[in-house]
Amino acid sequence: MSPRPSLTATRRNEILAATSATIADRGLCETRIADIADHIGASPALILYYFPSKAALVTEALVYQDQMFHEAVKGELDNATTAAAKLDILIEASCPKPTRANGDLDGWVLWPAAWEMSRHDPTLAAARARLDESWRAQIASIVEEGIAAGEFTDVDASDFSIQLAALLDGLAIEVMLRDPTVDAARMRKLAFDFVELALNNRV
Amino acid sequence: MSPRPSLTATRRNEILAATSATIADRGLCETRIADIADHIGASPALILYYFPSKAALVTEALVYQDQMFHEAVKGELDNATTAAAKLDILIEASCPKPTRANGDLDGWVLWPAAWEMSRHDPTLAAARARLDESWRAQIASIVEEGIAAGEFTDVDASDFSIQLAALLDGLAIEVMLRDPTVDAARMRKLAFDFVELALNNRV
DNA sequence: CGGGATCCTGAACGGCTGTTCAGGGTACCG
DNA sequence: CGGTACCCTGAACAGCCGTTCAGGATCCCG
Repeated sequence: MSPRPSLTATRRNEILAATSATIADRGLCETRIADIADHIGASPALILYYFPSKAALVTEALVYQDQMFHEAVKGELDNATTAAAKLDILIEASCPKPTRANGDLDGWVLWPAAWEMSRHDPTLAAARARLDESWRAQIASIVEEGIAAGEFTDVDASDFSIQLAALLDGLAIEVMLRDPTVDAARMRKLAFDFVELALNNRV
Repeated sequence: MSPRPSLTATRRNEILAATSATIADRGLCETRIADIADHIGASPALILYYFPSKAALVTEALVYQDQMFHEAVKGELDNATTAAAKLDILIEASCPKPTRANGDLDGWVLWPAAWEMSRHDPTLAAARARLDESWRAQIASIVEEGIAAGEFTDVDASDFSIQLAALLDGLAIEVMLRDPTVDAARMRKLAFDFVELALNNRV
């Protein structure tokens, strides 16, 4: 993927993080390659040196953000014993933390950009679909585990995973846009309410 | 809002429809004012004659699309007698119809654009928040009607309306992006499943 | 018919953009 | 120490964009 097979994965990640941050505070359409370069104090040519085009940059930034997200929850997830606990961790991680005021939104902010660009960039569309499918599969797998263990009602895990993923997306949009009606706390509550209703756990 | 108070609301609407259509098939960032003008066979200057800026154009296009949506369901809604029937109509209308292959997506396509731009355009942000709040209020009002009539379980109508609206948004994203796992039919099923689960109607 | 309001355009400007490319540091290795 | 591979940049190009504005059509009404 990278023009050079070298050890400068560090630099790549730096650029990808800068891409997220820049899109987060300037917006997708207003983000110029020069802005991203400024963010890490480099020349615009550097960005094009590592990535063939602007679209590829956004695609890889999304994948990178997703990796960061999953690495962040992996530790917690491994310590969880019940399926219910694991599901709680995923939902909790999906809600932007009020503690890290803006930094936490950077992860979410790329998604509307991806939704917008996916319609015309097949590579990005494929990456997005893959990420989403894998996210739902992770949810479904935990649910099946919980059903097998007798923790959850016997629902269709695939159906449930799509519903939960969609619900979280929809709620996160409102939180991200600072909708007066839906803040992070309410997002958390409503997501948990849905899980409890659907899986009848913790009853 | 319009620079001239004249009867050319027709022309305005034509421009707003062209804006939706152009963003739908070129993407938000790649949509130039000249593209919108081309779409109705006019000069770029015409667009700026009716709208002060590009951001205002997107804002009003979103509001226009929303009006079209509500006008389209209003007739059906008035004929419905039960709250359950009304809710079904709203959900059904939210699912893109396979019959009108692409035209029906134009309505949805503006939302990711709005989510993306809202973060930096206060006017658009306010319009979006108002539209969403009003959409949820419409749902909540029907639910309260259904509860009062004994059709539905006694849930918190506000909570439910946020959940359903978020679920529909999340599902619609997948359908719009032609996700292989979630098509319009599955969106419909999963939305109805949720309503049935939460409100325990039709049992 | 005449004049004013309304609707629309052509042309131009000033500025900014993605992308390219030739080349210069710099570190490592033989 | 010399060279080679890697990392990065400055400068420039070529083109396109939003916006403005003066003015031409067209319509309506007195």
